[in-house]
Amino acid sequence: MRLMTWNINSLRLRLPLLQRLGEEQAPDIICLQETKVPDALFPAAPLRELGYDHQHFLGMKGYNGVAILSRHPIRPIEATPDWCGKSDTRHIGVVIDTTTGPVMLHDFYVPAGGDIPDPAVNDKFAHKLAFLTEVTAWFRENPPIRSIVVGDLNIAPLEHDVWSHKQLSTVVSHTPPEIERLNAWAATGFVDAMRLVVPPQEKLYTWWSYRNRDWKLSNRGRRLDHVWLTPDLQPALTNLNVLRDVRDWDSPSDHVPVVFDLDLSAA
DNA sequence: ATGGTGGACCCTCCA
Repeated sequence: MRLMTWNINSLRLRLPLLQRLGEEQAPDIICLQETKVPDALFPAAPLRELGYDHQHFLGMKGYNGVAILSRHPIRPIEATPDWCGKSDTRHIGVVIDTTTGPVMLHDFYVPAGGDIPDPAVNDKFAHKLAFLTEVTAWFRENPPIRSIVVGDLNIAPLEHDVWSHKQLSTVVSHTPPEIERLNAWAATGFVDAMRLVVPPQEKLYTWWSYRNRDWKLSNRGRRLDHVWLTPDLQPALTNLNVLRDVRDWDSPSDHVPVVFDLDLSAA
């Protein structure tokens, strides 16, 4: 089973890129963030034409929005919490019924957190921290089994998840309070699948700002997108790839897709 | 220290 996660930064604008990814990578399941489309306007028909007959999505006007597209039947999880009481369409989940049993898949878009890393003066940063705290409490109360978390978590936790650990330690996405909370969330029962494949001492990014003359030359990236697995699924992981080249496609997202393969007969 | 670019949309917000 091949899965992909991608912050697409407008699903409607980048449908052609998604089509190309569908053809070149042939994922069974695609998890999207920042779809920026209300449910009533979701482009269900063109996505069915790409082979994704099974769709679960939650969006709003202008901001945020998540979607899970699948070639195989999926069962939406209806009982997901309304994080921070904001109804701001940052999380959906589905159950995938496989030959070796059900697998739970969560798709998250964590708040970016604004510019100033101080919750006392920046409501967006306070929201980001509160969101992480709530999600962590929920996973503690509902210990994950045969579960996957993917998405734009908007935090680069490790030294080599950013281009300069020193310079970014005061920049939202790589500050200690965020990293501490992200680690606490992961500690509810997940392993970092990307770092199982790419050693932590190697630089690894999934996002490069639009505000760079030449993203590839300056290479000031961050690993904001994540794939987490519960340890029971770890033996099933056979491949994982950050599709860096997609950052150079026409009219790209500032995030690139991450694709990974699970052989569930091994778990 | 600043500003740089891009998407949505009602002109400013968000990343």
